[in-house]
Amino acid sequence: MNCQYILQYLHKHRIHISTPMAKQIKIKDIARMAGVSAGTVDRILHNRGNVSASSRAAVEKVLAEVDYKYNIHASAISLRKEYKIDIVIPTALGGEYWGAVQNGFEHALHEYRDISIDCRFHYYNQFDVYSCRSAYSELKGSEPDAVIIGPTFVEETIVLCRGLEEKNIPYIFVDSRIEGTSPLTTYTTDQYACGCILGRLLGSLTPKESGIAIFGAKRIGNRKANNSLERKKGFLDYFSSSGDKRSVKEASYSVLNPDDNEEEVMTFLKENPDIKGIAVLNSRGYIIADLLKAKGIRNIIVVSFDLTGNNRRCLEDGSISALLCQRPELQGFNAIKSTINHLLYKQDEPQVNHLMPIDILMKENLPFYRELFEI
Amino acid sequence: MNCQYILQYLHKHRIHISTPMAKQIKIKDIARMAGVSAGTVDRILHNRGNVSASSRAAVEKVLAEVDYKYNIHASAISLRKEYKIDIVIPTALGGEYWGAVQNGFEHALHEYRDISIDCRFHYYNQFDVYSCRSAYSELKGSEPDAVIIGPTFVEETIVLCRGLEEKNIPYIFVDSRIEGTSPLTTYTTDQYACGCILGRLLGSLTPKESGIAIFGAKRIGNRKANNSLERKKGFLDYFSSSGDKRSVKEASYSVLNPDDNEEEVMTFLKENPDIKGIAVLNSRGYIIADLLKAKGIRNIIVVSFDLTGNNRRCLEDGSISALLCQRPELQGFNAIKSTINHLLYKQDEPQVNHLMPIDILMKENLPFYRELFEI
DNA sequence: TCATCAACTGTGTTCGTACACATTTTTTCA
DNA sequence: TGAAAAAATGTGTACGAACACAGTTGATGA
Repeated sequence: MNCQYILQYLHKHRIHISTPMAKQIKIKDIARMAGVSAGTVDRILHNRGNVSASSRAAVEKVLAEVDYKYNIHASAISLRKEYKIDIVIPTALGGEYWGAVQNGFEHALHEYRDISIDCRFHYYNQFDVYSCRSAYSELKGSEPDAVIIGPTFVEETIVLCRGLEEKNIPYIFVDSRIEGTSPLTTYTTDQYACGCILGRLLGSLTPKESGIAIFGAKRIGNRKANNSLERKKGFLDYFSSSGDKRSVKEASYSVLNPDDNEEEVMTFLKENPDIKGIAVLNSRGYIIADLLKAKGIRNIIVVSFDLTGNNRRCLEDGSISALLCQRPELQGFNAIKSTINHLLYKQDEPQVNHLMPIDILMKENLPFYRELFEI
Repeated sequence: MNCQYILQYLHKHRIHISTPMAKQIKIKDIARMAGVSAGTVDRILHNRGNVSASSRAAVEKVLAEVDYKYNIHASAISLRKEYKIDIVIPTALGGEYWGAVQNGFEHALHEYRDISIDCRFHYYNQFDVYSCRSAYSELKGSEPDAVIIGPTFVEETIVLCRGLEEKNIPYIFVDSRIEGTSPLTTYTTDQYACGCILGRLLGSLTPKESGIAIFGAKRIGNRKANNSLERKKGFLDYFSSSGDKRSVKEASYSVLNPDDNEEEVMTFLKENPDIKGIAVLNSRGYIIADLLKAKGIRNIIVVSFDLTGNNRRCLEDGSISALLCQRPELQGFNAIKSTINHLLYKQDEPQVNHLMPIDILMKENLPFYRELFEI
């Protein structure tokens, strides 16, 4: 843009240009300019048919010239339809990852409280495919205007999406997206990049010669956790592509039965005494951190994911050194916002896949990540 | 909150509760409930006087019970007043720090384009107090409804604020705040904490035994750059309070005459060959990074502030290892948003001083910090 | 007792858009 | 050609809040 040059000049000479108050053009203005009535313009704007080719041409000519943006507020009070949104996500408990996403939903619903939205939440256990199927099947009867999905299981979600597409119901993904579907938009994180960053962090935080380990959660059944796999790939690729050649060991631990971990983890650490850093590839880093604390081990650096209540505590007391976060509130907020933009204002995001910033949290900048919604 | 327990129970048993669609209460409803007319309720809500004690009591009783939130959209279209906002900040060039703040302003003005806002920008040279005085004096004639200030010089700003207070014009600070004033709200960063985090980062990124240096910009005249001082304090305190005892040397460089730096910086580095890390306390880290690159020095880690165009380039090519960022766009956006909330909706932030999150940017998470306004 | 004035209260119009409905124009076909 | 159907178009009202203005009440003093 050579606008930049002009701006520099203006700034240099202290010439101030106030924002162009290009007096909002109204539907009536367009109607007058095109020589038709406001009703006809409205029909064209909303694709409601019953418009002659000549009228359409006249109005579209004017529209092309004047950059009409209709008044969101007037629109909102006129549209008194109640919209129905179904939301299906893993159980959202306060202080955990999905609780933060839920906060984002609720924040958005509050921000847009002047729009009638009937929002139904459906929760499932992300470790239990049957629970997910049951939640998905609840959607069958309801005829929502849009659906927001936090998917975990690939096949089930694809089936759900096919059904929605048949009924022409738009859907949006949060947290992760499923290939082979056509969502309106998605708010996710590049998990591979997360893995790389995690590698970079752990590499920086531990001495060059030390060994490191990655810990994954044990899962019941043979369902794969896509996010963890991507993260692991990024993590390993970081070390193989950077000059930093380390010995990277793998281990696992149990989220559901934390008592089992003590022996197993301690044995693992005794067998690998060079390990000075552990990357926990899901949001349960606190389990490992707490275990190390209980055993009096203080010289092993732990890094993990997501600002959950427990992880926050461990970051504060220093037993976790860094966390990667992916703005769960913002994902929830934006999902609702996009839905409203689509349903009410017929405006879709130019970009379908939105990747969230990956925040690096350490003890020192942690306090400033409290008020995530001051926007 | 023991609500949490109930929620857990509900989730466990898959009981879904849709958001309480507590059917928005309207002014007419309140009027009916209180046995008065809508006009009277309106007078009370806007403190417009001419209300009898009995009416006031009746309405306030109803208001206390029903949690009335007036419809933002209806309010916006009814209020067709044009608001005038003056903004005084350092010259905002694209790709630099204040350019990002300016983007935030413009984004907000677009988001709220259905509200008539006449926004006048006044820029000054942050290295020149006379330029600042001249910009401030421009405000004298204008009678804005609110003023947004990006302050640099303490005394001048205090005088300006006194004048605004006399005229009952609210003002908001972005970037930093001035003690002894009464702004409506402020959007700033804890610069001391920034210093601590910078210390932590540089400490992690360099070998334990190496020396490190902090670089400040040379400034014309004796005006102090408050931000840099705070950052330096935090940086030094981090090293003296953590176990990490290092030799920290201080040096300075010139922003205005970069050619002078070559000899000076190289001499400094030759005299202190143990230095393996440099913290640049302002947003010009790229100057040092580029110099080191030109000299073929690759084993010195550079950390600095703010995602400017030049710093982005250096972060990408690895010559800067980490940047601390303070969400300048968000500051600008929120300043406008708060102003509108205050003027139109008579709603003030419960909290006056807002501290921005401090983002840690490295090469790997840099790509995801592009679309900062997808909210 | 009534005129006067202030204090108070209710009504009606406005904002810009959406949409139902009434009206006009055009097309279709016996 | 004319009646009926279909298509196109204009009009009017609603949304909820803000506010001007007209109307009502009640107190005061002559």
